[in-house]
Amino acid sequence: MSKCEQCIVREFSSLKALNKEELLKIADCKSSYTIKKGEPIFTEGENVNGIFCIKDGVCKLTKLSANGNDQIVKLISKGELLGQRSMISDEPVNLSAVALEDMEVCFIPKTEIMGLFNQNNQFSMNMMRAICGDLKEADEHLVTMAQKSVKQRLAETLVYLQDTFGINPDNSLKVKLSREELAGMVGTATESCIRLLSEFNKLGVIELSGKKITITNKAQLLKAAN
Amino acid sequence: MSKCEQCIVREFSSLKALNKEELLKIADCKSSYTIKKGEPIFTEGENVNGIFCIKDGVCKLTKLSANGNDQIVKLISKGELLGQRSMISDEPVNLSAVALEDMEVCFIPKTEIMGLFNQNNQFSMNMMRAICGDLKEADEHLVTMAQKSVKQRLAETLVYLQDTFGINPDNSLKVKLSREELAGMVGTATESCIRLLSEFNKLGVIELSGKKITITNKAQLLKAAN
DNA sequence: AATAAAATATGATATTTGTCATACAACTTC
DNA sequence: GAAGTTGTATGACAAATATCATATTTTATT
Repeated sequence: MSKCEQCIVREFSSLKALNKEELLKIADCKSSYTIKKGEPIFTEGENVNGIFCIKDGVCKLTKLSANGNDQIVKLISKGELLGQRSMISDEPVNLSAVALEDMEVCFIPKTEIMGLFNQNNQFSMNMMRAICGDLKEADEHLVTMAQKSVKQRLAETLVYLQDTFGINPDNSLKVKLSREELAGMVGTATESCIRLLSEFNKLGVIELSGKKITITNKAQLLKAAN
Repeated sequence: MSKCEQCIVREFSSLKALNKEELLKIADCKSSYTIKKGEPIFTEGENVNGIFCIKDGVCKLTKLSANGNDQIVKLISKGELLGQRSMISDEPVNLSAVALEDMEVCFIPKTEIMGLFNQNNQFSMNMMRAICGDLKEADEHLVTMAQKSVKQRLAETLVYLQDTFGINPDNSLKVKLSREELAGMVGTATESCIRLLSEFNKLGVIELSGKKITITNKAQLLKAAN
């Protein structure tokens, strides 16, 4: 069992408020998992009863819509927590989490976290602030979905992916999403997504090479979307 | 200054965890306001530094989109709190709140609430749970915006308004929204909203009479939207 | 009550987006 | 390496939605 105390990623989440003693206690009751690309961490409707701490890798949070499409609500990566919402509300999870690449995650049971909420006020405030941040983000995302065109949303999504997850040595986007997944982020049909990528490609603002997407002119890409 | 202890609406929010003593302290530092229909409680970007408790009336939470449209993110009514998100994050508010009818609200300053977070764990847990509920709602709303047609969204919005805010003696929706506001909830152009209302009216599933909207056949309305 | 202003309604039309069909490319699997 | 499977690409078309113009109704103002 690895020591939480020496885990760097805890510094990036609400867990940073915990002291040595508390971390030792967590290390004692946590379990570690390896999740292969494409595998779920949890699925909509499941009872999770704890939170996951992402040690490495990226996953998508999706919700199945009535029309059968998987809408990607958010991407979560190294250092972030998963499952707080449902743990605190004491409800099944409302979203599915599926690995986009091989992942390392730790699971901390609910009882442990709840105990910490009681004894460490800084920790609960951190958690509250993080959830408030998620809520703000969700509201902004909502307005984007409601008010912007598919073309704008696609362009902004591409820029978001680059700014958030970075690029490979060849400048292509690091996170690899299928066209279907990209469409699921943007909230459009896969064919429409492909068509618009083609269009951006022809305009010379992005470059397509197999699954690889490279933004060659960020400013122009955003401009072209308007 | 009225007594929070005797205010019924506090029973409907996180404030219900507070004891007599704590309520007396709040009553002592709160301020009460009357907000006329159409007036703002606060505006996007403002520093609020506290929370509002809605004693009576309904308001809309809106966000101005880049295209100049006001998207209505949520409606808030009697018994609910307002401004927690920005208070906890220690940021300006990200949404505007505007009264849809005459309102009675109380303002409780941030220092007071923060003090209560420290001394009353049940209160902070209530608040956290409420915000988690908002987050879940926002995610679901987001998926609806991304995946459903305008017609579906309008039908669901009408049903939501009826189920949440009730009907007048003549069966018309109690909350009164202009066509523009309704379009702002649905996330569409005002003309499209009007056109679809017309269509529902011709189908006989709703009835229009001036600004009044009456759902005459809820099941059929939802069915017609698919 | 008369007038102006705002909100609602509807037609005509352009644009956006989705759907279905099909082609082609890339990747597995045997 | 052939056959099948999956993912990507594109055309043709239909449906949904936005936009602009204008009429009509409602509400506010004098």
